[in-house]
Amino acid sequence: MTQEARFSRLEPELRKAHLIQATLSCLKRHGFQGASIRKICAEAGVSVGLISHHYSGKDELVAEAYLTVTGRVMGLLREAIAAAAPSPRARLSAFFRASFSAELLDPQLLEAWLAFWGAVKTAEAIKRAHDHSYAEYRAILLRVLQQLADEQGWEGFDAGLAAIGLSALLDGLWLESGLNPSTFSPEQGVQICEAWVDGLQGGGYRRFC
Amino acid sequence: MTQEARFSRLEPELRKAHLIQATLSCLKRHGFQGASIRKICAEAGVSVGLISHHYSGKDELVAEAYLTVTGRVMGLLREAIAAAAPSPRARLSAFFRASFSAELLDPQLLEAWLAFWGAVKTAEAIKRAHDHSYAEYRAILLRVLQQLADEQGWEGFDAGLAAIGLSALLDGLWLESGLNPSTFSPEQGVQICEAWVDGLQGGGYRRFC
DNA sequence: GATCTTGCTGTACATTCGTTCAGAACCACC
DNA sequence: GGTGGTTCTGAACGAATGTACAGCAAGATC
Repeated sequence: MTQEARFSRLEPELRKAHLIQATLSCLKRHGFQGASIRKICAEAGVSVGLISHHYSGKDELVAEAYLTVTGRVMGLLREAIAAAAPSPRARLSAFFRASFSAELLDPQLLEAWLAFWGAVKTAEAIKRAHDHSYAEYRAILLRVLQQLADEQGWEGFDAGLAAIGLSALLDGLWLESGLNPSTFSPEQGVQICEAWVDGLQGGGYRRFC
Repeated sequence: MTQEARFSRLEPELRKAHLIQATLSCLKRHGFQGASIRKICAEAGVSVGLISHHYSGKDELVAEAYLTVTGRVMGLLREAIAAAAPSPRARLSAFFRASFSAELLDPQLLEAWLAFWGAVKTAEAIKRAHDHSYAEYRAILLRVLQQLADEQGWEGFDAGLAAIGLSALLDGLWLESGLNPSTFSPEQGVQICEAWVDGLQGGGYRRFC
């Protein structure tokens, strides 16, 4: 009789992708504490030893999962900006709408994000992942804000500092939405961000000059 | 010869206060993962069994530590507002300066805060502590923003929503400062918040009507 | 100074954790 | 159809986790 294969070999890249997906599933379900090697491997349907074979350790796997999530988020945000009308204001609005889309506001995704943040100080690989992705995030905002400044003719506008402010506003809303989704609706989130830009254009920009 | 007492009994309230302080020390040093029963007890100089005697479990202790920290923070912020000139704008400025004071921006304190946030979803007691303290935090901002709206004569201004926005901005700055203190200086943090109020007064408030 | 309440100790227990490693087994290749 | 290389398994390890509990002992009370 034919012996069924007990496991199937995969290309390292493919296997790693599966492991990362399993890691994200566990993080979403149980937070950082619930993402243990054993649970991740059970989710992926592999044995516990496999992680050491593909990664130097758990931290590296979690860091790669972090980068995967941030890559996906950045992609969505970039797409939203690219699909919007070319004016800076329209691009910002598209960015806000994308930020508060169901996929990004998914409480489970934010659950994973909180887990990442909570591990930034303890795992060096995760800190690097954060620094990298946060810099990328701000760079996107910086470019759009700089366009807005050019269009409006703001002299000496510090778009970098404004980008820090706007990203903080978005992160803060994102954070609170994750901790307690009933605090405000996605539409209100967009509204709050639009108000920030309104305010910037209404004179708030002068503080950044 | 005189036998030295092996331990000293304390009033429950006093002992609990000590345990909470020890918990905070551990959280600041090692994050949520490093705040184990054994480390907390070692820090407090008591045996591991004592926690079960005073609390239903670890979660309850951490939740009380959370409430202690938030109470301290609220106290500082209230003091700052009370000590400021009575105008809404001056009160907000005082609030911002207090928010970015060295004591509150202490990366170790934020380390503890991240640990709390990371546990909100897994521990019910900690979620309650968060909901309570966050509501209190927003209430402080709401009152000042309402004063500002009254002073400026903004009709139908939704101070609650604006308070959510401002608290998100503050939390986001606070968060990023904790994750990477080199991103911006405390002065820049105040600057970003002042710009938000400038913008609100410059026309951003209309979005909240 | 005996008694009693109760704050407190510290061992024990059952889990769970991340990592290791010798060897099994899959599958492409010759 | 063997062979080789590499993916993958799974038991084992030591360390660490939170909680339970039987009993010690401190210190107020009488």
